[in-house]
Amino acid sequence: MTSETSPGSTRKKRVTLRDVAESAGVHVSTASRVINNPEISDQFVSKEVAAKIRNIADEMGYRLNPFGYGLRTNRSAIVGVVIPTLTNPVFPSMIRGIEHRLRESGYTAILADSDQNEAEEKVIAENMRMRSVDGLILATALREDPVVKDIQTDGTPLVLVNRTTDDSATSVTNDDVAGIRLAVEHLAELGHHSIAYLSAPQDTSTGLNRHEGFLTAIREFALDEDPALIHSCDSYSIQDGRAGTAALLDSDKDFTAIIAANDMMALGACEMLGEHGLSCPGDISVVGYNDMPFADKFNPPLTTLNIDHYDMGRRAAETLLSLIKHPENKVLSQVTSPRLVVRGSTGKAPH
Amino acid sequence: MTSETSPGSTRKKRVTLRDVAESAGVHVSTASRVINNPEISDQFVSKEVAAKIRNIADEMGYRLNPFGYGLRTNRSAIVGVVIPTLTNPVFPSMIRGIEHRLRESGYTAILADSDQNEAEEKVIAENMRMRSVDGLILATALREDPVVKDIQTDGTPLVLVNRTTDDSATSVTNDDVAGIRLAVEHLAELGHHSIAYLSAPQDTSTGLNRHEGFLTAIREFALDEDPALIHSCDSYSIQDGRAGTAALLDSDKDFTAIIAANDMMALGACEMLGEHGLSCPGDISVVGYNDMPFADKFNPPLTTLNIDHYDMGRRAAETLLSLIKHPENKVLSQVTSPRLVVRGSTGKAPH
DNA sequence: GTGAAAGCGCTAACAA
DNA sequence: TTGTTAGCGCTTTCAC
Repeated sequence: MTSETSPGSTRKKRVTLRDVAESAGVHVSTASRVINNPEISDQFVSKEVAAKIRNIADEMGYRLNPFGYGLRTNRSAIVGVVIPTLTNPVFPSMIRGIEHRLRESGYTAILADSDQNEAEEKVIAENMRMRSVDGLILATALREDPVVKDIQTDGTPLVLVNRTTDDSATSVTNDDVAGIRLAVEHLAELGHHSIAYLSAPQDTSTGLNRHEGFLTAIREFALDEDPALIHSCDSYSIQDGRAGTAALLDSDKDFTAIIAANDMMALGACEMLGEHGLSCPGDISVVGYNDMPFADKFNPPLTTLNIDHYDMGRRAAETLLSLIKHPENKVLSQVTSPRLVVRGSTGKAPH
Repeated sequence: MTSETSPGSTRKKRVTLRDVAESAGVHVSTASRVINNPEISDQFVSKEVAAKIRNIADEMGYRLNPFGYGLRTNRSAIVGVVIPTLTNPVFPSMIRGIEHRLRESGYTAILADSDQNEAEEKVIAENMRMRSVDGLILATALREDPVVKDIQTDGTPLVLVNRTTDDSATSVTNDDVAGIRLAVEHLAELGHHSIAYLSAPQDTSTGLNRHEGFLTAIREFALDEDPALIHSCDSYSIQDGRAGTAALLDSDKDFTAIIAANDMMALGACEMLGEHGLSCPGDISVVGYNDMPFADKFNPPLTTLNIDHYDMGRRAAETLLSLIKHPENKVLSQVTSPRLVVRGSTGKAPH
């Protein structure tokens, strides 16, 4: 916080409430009531005085000093937002939603990209609490997350988005089980019997739920239940999607479709199929998850499960705002429904 | 700023410097010297007392209160970042660079997405200055930009990134003229003589410079200089790239290549070519600008000019930080060099 | 309806 | 080397 600061800049001196009050010939406290407390002012300050103060404040270009206000009220109107990586374009969408909703209520977001680094997340969260944020939105939650626990015990309003923890927490998530079920159903209808699954890390709720959703759906549609058709990837990356697909291809298992735990992995899968001389969807169909921006521009355009990340961000912000207002209302979790988007990467099973 | 706030949450009371000082049996000012002023402390406070204070602060979990600090010093260690839209994935890259560099120096970024809306930019900039940011990074500059002017006269340290103004301003930009020259050179070497250009709004420096760069390069390589081969688009969007390409195709002009002012427009161009039954690069080659994430995954993979946006962000942050430290050093602008990345969307001219 | 006064947590000029 | 003091801008309780 002290930062690498040094000389105070040459900025113009700001107009303070005292300046305004003096110009208006009233006391600071009166000016305060009028300027930053409309409800109070309408009730207790005379129309004329209020109008005069407001005019003078405008003329002088008065702006509330957040330090004085914060010191007194302990409120910053700032919300901390932590995301795993800006590199996956679903997060920018989410952030837009968060940021736009917050701005509507006079809040702003401080943003940090943890680069998927758990240690860094700890530092970031600590940092944000030090800055007296009014609340936190985390898109980085693990199922067992010490950072989340910390924040919860400390009492800072918190909303998890996209992923959640095993223990209770206010969150906005997607129905991962339903999503994967849609994917399996779609492939089953296309005649696929052996579907491989690129599984994501099980320490995240999305990783776990999509995995379990896959197992359940395979059973429901009476498809090949072979553990060898499931490959566990180390991360939600293109690289790991490539590696996982290569491993699957190198095994002696036959399959005609791959479901990946997210679009990045699906993208890696498509690449690897091409490099093995296989066509998608001719030889093997691929389904992703997220419907990330540009998924429709890839080659082939990706069949995937759409999540409205902008909306998810908006809801998370909305929820946090209400939590800030009413800290007593504890859990207000919401689950959004995914939508199957069929594009070029899936087709009839061969034969 | 007052926001839609209400009841103060039930958060634990924070440990203050006074608490620490009392526990350590010293005066607050001594504690202040030790905790938030290492240079001073080593010089003026005894090793033992300093150590004791530090220990107690740790034990008690002391964290600097930014409001008290800010009120006193008028520093927030917060930097405002305004970008036109998170929807174009070059900006997330840039933000990562900015955010990472800032964090290294104990600063954090408050982020706002203006949604390409000029009025909103004004509001955002105003808002950020109200929050006493230590500096601003704008990726939204117009050649004539009242918001920039405002900030400059007010004296807040400011760095423009990607685009700059006609008047002087500290900025980190790309050499657009050189980039377009590389594109033209590349196409000329492939035997193209008639190259169309999808031009971007001339009220941005990038729009203007790329346009002029195109005119200059066409002349340098002695290619068809026909104003009808240039189409002015209304924005840097896929949609406008599509529309511009359609217009070009509907005219009676012949051309074998298109250069677009950015990748989004190039993407639109490729789409529209496909919809007209033309192959890219078979019939018409396409070059974009930015080398945005996933440009290599498109169909066809896009030939484009690479800008290292992460690095650009880092530099902008670095520059701003030095400007905050030394407000007297005025202009420190930097220009980075683009790099041609040849992929599948360009090929030999037909015939 | 309006003013007076206290104090939020911190730093810095000065005193000792 | 450490303590004293004042005050940054604001809200809020209490008094008038």
